[in-house]
Amino acid sequence: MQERNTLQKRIVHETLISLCNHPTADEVAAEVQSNYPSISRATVYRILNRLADSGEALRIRINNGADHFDHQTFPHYHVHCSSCGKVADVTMPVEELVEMLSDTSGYRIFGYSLQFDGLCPECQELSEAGA
Amino acid sequence: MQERNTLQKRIVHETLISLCNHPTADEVAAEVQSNYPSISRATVYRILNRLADSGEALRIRINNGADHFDHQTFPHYHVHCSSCGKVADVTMPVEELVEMLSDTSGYRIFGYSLQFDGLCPECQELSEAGA
DNA sequence: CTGGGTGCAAACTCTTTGCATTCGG
DNA sequence: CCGAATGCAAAGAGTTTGCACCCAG
Repeated sequence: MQERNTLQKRIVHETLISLCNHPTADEVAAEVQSNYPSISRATVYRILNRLADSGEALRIRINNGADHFDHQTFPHYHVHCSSCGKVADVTMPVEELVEMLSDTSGYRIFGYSLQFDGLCPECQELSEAGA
Repeated sequence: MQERNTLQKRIVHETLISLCNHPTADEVAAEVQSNYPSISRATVYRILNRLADSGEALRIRINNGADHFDHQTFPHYHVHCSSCGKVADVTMPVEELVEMLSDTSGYRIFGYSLQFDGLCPECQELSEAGA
């Protein structure tokens, strides 16, 4: 069936966009509820998951605690402060980046981790066979 | 105080190494307990966290579900199958990598995410002031 | 109308923690 | 000895889910 265009979905998406600092699902829910107390936390989680699945938002997993969401969908990276937990955007290409990042951002970089997402050969076969 | 060299720690570390496919903490615990039923799950979690903190292991956060651990500590990346959840290693440098990865591994890559970890300027000041 | 979306509350998963006990150095 | 590490069980954080109701198309 078609995906519906509900008020809740619009509000959650707009709230995600307004909270530009990579909020957690919980932070989005809190902000949504401060303006629309009747919208339930479960709905916010459901909508954020749908946004992430459909590519309208990014889910960022930090090495500790809850998932963060990012309304920016173009390819970019993130710097995470292991002390205060702050997450900031990075748009430069990789590799020498660590050094540049240290110089320009003032962050002291300990390390980084890269994760690719895709389908392994076996699962591609399965999905092709099934479809 | 000194960190002690307990039997449990050795067993957990060895088990992590033997499970070469990026097991979750839970999988490590299950494997440990199948050989040493008296070792508690909490201890396995505590030891894995210590290993990750001290740099003797890596914690990998996948976009869904539990944390995975990797006994390989040299810098490398990971390919994650969004269908079966399998995690594989990648040791080439980044960027054109996505293309090479598609060609050589047979994975169909949807995207990737890079995360840097470090201390933001504010937290560096705080820790310098405190120390 | 109809079934996708919602609200609520309970359930669930993964992980951490308090406390008494054990044991490595 | 002594306190770091353990085992247990209970709590905690974050997230998902079953079900009845509601409303967008």
